[in-house]
Amino acid sequence: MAKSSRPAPSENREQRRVEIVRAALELLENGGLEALSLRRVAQTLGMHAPGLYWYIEDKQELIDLMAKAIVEEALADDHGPADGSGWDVWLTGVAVRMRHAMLAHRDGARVVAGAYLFRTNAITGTMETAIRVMEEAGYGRDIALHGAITVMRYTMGIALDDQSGPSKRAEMIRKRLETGESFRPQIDAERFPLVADVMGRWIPQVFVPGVTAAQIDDRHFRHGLELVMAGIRSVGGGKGQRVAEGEL
Amino acid sequence: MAKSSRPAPSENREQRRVEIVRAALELLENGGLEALSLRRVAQTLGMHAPGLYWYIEDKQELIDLMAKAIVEEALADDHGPADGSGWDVWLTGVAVRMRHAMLAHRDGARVVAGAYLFRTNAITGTMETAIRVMEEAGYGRDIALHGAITVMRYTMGIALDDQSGPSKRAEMIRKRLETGESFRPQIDAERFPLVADVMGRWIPQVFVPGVTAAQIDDRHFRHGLELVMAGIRSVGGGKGQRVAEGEL
DNA sequence: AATGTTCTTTAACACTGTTCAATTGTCAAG
DNA sequence: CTTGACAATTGAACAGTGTTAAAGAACATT
Repeated sequence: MAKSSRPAPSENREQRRVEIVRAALELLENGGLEALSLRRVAQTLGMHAPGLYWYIEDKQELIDLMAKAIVEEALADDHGPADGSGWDVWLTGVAVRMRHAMLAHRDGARVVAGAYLFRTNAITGTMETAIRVMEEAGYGRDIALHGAITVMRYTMGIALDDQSGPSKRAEMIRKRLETGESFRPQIDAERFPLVADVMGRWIPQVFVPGVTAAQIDDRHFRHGLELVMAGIRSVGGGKGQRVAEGEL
Repeated sequence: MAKSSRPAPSENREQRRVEIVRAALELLENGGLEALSLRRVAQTLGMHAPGLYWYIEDKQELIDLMAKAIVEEALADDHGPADGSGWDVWLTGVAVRMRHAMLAHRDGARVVAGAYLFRTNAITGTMETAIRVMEEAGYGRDIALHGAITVMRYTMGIALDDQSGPSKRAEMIRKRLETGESFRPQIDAERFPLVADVMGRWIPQVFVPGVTAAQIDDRHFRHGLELVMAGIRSVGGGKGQRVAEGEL
């Protein structure tokens, strides 16, 4: 197909890298993580797969860069809490934006989870801010970083789970529904009446077309997040009240 | 190699399935998730890859079954809190055992995260117990399930993260160290002095050979878990004090 | 005009999950 | 005994994967 027609050589390598990442993200949007192959990424850019290896060492590095791009959608232009607001509302906002950024991309959470965020310094800046802000609020340094990381991990765990339903699993479920394959209820109401009750009220909501999982689960997420924040508050710090450093 | 020598046909299909799962888990132990191919699983059992499809529909189903096996190591023979202890210490124990079960297998967390746990009813029983116990303690039904799921998701998020370091990433790091490739410090101490300080004290611990990640990170995990539990406590329930059902 | 550097391609390797038709082993019915 | 039916397995093949090695263009400098 696209045989000759060499694309105009980019100014520098770094710029081409972001083009590659953008192409990869676009591909992710259309076909999900399964469809993200180097050959396809290359084809989108009018080149062939091995050519990517001049810009990228691994497929893993591509994924790391994609994750960085996704995360930075949420974290760019963040320099700590706005005047007057505390570390907790700031950190909550960070988590919420991060979750939205992940859910905004198909399989976004899986991409971020599969990446090594510290390698690309995707979240290092935010962690730095978190420590600074929380130390000011009286938390110990280790506890501060640990708390912030805990929030991030929680956020990722939720997002992963959210997307494993609607995006990955729903396709299979829809297929089964179309082929008339009955799709036996996942929860056995006889053995697990309580779970079946709750899930019976949740699941139909989730599979209403047009309503994204993000909207449905936002309340759940914020609720759980509030749990984590409350926990952090209850354990360390409080204004002026420093926590012993060796505790962690 | 193993050409003829047909293995004695198993009594029933179900039994062979567990043999397949066991072979797959064994393979996981040796080579990690990357090494888990159907051809290799089949070879371990003295057969060829397509033969597996008589017992299994997908590779995904194999992974679901593996996840179930891993999770059940932690959840088998669990029938709620021992006499006298509260829901929180019980749920904490469940989370800790679950984390240990995942970390006990190489890439165990990735396997569990990639599986659909409710399909195999791997955790449904535990969730049922959680609701029952927490309702008795005065929590609303939805809040109970949501709290328990939150704990599980948190646990999985942490475990995923733990293993992405030691098991998956360490191999690459060790390779770089052997080839003398300097392995530049991941954290730029100039730009991120606070994070670098904390990580500088954490990372060396993590890469001490012979010390499993489980031992190192247990304190961190339990601490964060305590945060989540404290949050649940602070939000819902308390003895006799029922929470409005519609809130979730 | 020749050389070197920066990119890109072609060809190939060693895999992967999965499907399909053909084939075996086992056992009951005719 | 022979004939089917059925459970279980194989071989071959398909379409794809990440990745490497060598060859080849395009361009700038000497």
